[in-house]
Amino acid sequence: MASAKVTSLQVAKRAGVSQSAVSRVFTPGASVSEKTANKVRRAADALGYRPNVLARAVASGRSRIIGLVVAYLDNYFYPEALEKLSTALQAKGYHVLIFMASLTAGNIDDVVDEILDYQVDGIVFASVAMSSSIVERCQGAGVPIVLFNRRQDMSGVSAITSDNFAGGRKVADYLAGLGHRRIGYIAGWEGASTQRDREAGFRSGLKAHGLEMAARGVGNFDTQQAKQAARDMFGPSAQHRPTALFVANDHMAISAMDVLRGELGLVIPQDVAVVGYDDVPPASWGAYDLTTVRQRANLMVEHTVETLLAEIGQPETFEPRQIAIDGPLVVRGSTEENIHIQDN
Amino acid sequence: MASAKVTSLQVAKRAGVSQSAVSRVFTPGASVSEKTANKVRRAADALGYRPNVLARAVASGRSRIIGLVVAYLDNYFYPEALEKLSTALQAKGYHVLIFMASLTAGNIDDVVDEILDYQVDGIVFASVAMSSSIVERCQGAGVPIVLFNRRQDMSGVSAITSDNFAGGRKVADYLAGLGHRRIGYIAGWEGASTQRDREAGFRSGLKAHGLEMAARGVGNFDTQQAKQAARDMFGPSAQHRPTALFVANDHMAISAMDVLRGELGLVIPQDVAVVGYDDVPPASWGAYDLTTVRQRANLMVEHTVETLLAEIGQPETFEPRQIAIDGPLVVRGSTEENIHIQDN
DNA sequence: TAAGTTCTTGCATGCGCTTGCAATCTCGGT
DNA sequence: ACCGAGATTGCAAGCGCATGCAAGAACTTA
Repeated sequence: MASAKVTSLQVAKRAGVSQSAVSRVFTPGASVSEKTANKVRRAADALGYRPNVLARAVASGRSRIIGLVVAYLDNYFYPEALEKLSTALQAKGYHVLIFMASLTAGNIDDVVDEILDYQVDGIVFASVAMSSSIVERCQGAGVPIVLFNRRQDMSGVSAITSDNFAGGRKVADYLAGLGHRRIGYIAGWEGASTQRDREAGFRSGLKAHGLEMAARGVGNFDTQQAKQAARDMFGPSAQHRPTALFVANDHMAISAMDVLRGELGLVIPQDVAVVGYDDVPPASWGAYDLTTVRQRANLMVEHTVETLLAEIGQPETFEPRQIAIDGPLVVRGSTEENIHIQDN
Repeated sequence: MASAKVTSLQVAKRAGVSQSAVSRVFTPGASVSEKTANKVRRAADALGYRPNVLARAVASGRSRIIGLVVAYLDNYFYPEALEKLSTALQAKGYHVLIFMASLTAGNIDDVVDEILDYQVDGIVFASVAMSSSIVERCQGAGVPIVLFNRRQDMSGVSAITSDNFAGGRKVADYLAGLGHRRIGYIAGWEGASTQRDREAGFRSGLKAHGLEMAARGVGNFDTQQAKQAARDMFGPSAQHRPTALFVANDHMAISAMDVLRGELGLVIPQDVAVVGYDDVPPASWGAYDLTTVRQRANLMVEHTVETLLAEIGQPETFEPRQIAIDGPLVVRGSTEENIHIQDN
């Protein structure tokens, strides 16, 4: 059974080889004969030896740690993405060090410093507003970064998002096709590219049908604000209520539905059709059954990992990529009656 | 601006001191005069120096990394806990390395090996079934562990849970007090202490009121299985439907509600009252408004962090703790009409 | 079988930092 | 101005592993 700390040197002694031989046995692609490899492995097993990843990291300069910066986990798209991301990286021999960029814990710049202290091989920024100083810092340290679910008009930074513009457009097409003429929108936080792109796509789609946004509220990706926006737009004092509502993400859409049905007594979809964005799990729950644009977390994660590892592997020839992944409109009961998809 | 890699030696030269002096300046509690500290700090700032955490870790034997093993994130109690845990540890100068113990990624034992490779200072196991071999391995490596939201009848292992027995009992008391006499239960996975304790508490509570469980289904903490259990218990072929249903966690409860209302046309709470467990955010959403027992993630995390750091700090005098945190029954509309809590 | 390759292997050094130890300083008290 | 205790400092030896280099082993080829 493994005792406290077994080092490569002890294994070397037991196997009757040099410490470097042991090191090589545990380094994929290094030059060792089968014979010594076997001797070493036997000794290692007997002693319960496992290489010290940290020592390896400081010696080689590669830590096999990926930093992940997340602002919040209460949009359920992120836990899902995190899970997939971590699993995917694990499969590649990397591991994820988490950094919450909660506003209370100081600003992002400090967080980035902390990350870099860990000599991470790369950083994924999920739903985090970037500043050029951050990018510079990382580039200065030679650490590849990729933005997840956020786009930045900035040269040299890879970003993986869903195709939010196309998604917004699909919603407009769909609602217009359903015959709606007065369509409202509840926006997310303006600082987020997701919000801007979704709205731009949506507007462009409306225009293509000769329509304009009939009403606009701001939810800032916050459920309370979304509720208030819904009240303002559909409450008793509202004029010309829209017959359809597009909300910038599912969580806000769900809050809005609660207001529309619970507080205002409206019936969905007869009185008002509601569409969200993300396709988080609750969107498919029976009580909401929300039509929404799916973000394909799997694909997004795959591309994120691939992009990151590509840059880690070939820093000099790497070309930053901006990938926008198309996602389908998932039609459910919040926009049409008698839709029965066996979705879950 | 910081160039690529600045080492303590460069800072030392610039400041005209020894490398160890630099190290001491960045080591809290070390002996340095104000004067040299200032010189060093000035030089460090000028060069953009920051200590290499990994090198520090291998030299000192303490990594300030905490491993977190999670099986899944799709019970929304866990993202919440993860967020809080990470934030709390960050505040103490620790960081969280995530390991998904998804079944596909090999078994937990392998994951534990990977974690230990990173020389973590401690491990939190969230909702993971432990084996004694794992515990031994960690103890052999001198790495403190604490179980989060899972209890183990095992000496020497700290565990932080909510008081699931008391919680189950509260539910029984409450439903019985409401006048229900036929009460059903949908169980979670038997391997989980949470399930066992909740059910035991529930049964004990029923008994105290001269009642027995009227029906029992098994959901294994899986929403699909929970739905089926609900169908079996309340469907057309069911005899003597219960008038109240306790479900071992909120996610299953929500699925059950979807079946009861959506498929079977029952009205909640008039036809059947439903109670869950966890108080995840969706439980308070308008369309579910689920009565449930709250797990106080904040407190649980606080105790987890405190316990872990205590053991890291004083390994020899540390006494393992098993803490069960009481949580309130949160009464909402799924059990009583006209309940209006301004809960969100 | 000898020369020429390609593999293996050990040596030694270094990654960037911590820390025990002993030498040097600093200062208050007398 | 002198002494001793405590505070500072530099030195040097690691922490556990990776890796360039040169020497030795094994294998080709003619």
